[in-house]
Amino acid sequence: METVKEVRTRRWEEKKYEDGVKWMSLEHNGPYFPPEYQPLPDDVSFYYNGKKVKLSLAAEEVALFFAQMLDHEYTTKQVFRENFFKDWRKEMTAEERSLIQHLEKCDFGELHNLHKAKVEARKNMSKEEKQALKEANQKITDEYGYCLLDRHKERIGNFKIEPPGLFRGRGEHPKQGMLKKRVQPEDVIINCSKDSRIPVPPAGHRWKEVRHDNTVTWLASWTENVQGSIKYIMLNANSKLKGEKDWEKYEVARKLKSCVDDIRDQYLRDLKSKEMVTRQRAVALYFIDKLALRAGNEKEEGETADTVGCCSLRVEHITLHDQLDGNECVVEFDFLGKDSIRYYNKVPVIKKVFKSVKLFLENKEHGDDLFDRLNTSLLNKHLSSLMPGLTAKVFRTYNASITLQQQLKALTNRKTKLLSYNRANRAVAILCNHQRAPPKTFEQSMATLQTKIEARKEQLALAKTELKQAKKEAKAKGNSDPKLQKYRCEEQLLKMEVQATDREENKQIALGTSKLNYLDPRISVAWCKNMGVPIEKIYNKTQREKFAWAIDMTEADFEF
DNA sequence: AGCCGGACTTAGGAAGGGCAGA
DNA sequence: TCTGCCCTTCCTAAGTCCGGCT
Repeated sequence: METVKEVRTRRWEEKKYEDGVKWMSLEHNGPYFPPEYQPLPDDVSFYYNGKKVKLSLAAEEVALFFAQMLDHEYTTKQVFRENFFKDWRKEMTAEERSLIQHLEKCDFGELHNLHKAKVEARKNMSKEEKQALKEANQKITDEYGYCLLDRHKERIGNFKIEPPGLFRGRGEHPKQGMLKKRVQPEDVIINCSKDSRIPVPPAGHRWKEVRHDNTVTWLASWTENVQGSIKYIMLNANSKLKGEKDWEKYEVARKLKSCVDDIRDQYLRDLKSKEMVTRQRAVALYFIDKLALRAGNEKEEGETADTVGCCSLRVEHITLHDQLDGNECVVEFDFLGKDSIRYYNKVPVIKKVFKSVKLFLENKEHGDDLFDRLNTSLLNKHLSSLMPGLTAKVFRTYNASITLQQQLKALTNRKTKLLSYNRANRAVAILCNHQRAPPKTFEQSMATLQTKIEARKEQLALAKTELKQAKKEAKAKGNSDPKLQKYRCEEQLLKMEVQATDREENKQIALGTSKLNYLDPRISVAWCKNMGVPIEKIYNKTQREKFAWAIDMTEADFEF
């Protein structure tokens, strides 16, 4: 007799296809294209050098992109302005180009105001208008938001073609401000099964190509003009395909758990190697494992912001301290990582690592690679020889998940379970350096909460006095129950205090990323079961859908 | 061996929406 | 009923890693 658990698990486990085949049938309606550009009304003009200029449609559209962003800081950045102006001029007619030579002489004021008015109008829409808009959007979702994969209806993640606009990179991106062009059906490749209803291109257009490749999961793709990279239309995270992949990822990380001790022994031994490559590999692995650094692929200079990961660290990103704050052998890291988020950390390391790094830095200067013999492909080749499926990023997943599990065991306080959970989650977010900009209204909303807490404290004091009073007059005839009132008051006070602590500790930490991408959901599901916490308390609707596989199959005894 | 295109995951910020308190 | 706040959803950029090619 098989258990419910086994049946549920098998449902997710059944792997129909081998050797890279992802589906047998795929049918969809193609991507949704953004609406065509609507020309400016006659009473809104662009001015050049103080004179009204009626722009061609193409130039006008791009001008509006810039005007819309005028409130944003990056329209003041030199690189952004230059890139924009250069690309804008390409969209102009010859006459426009010869007239409009300097961005400083351009007056986008009326276009900017028009945009602001539109935003305002949208905000002030009546209930009926909002409802109508919502219904129209729903219709679009109904038509384009779903596909049929192996006869199951699945949600598509991003079914809309990205609208044109000005490219906004993160950090000091050399291409910021460049024009991201409007995507035409003629740019789009459709992927679906041969025997399916082929999506119909918008009237008067045709697709670039229709192909039937069942070894990939995307439904449509196009090449974006700024970076020349391919963009894809893919399934939603709650789809079976994505869920299975996610599960697989955590299974690989669990496998690492079973052999991580050996791997650690090995790279500690490798620290003594006379081979420079081996020694650099060992140090890199030490950092990746201990600090959850990303692999750090090399990037093309001048094409993207200057950011690094482990293998691409340079001399200027680390400082060695023989002694620092009472610790020996401290490595100070200071670099911009993914999304130009700063990684700053002072880490005491073992002597061998410290001495090795010192050696690697010898005769190098600012701009040189710390690991000059190493790259991610070499590193990953080594890792995959230690364990099938092992790559650098598995360490991040493994260390994140194991940390959550350990922290949950260590921290869980029966009285403030959710705070404990968030603290465990936070420990992981800190490990992975998942930061966010402090919310703009942080200080103020913190103060508001504090005021409420004070008020509640007073109320509690009052309730306590009343309770004493009531006890004295043994036969209380009041219609309210003072005991209950005091109890409620205490509850609410505790809740608010916990909230305040949680919020303060969360000021610059983003919990979502690790929750969504690094923490094996089965750890959380099991914890909820053990603690009697409803799963809704830690996963919202979207998250529950994404982690349906884990919620379905996990029992209280799950161990990562 | 190194390079590059391709496919997929991971990431933070902006926009949207719903709800509690004024 | 309005307003401000917080959470969710949307958006798309920026990573990782693989495999095929030269």
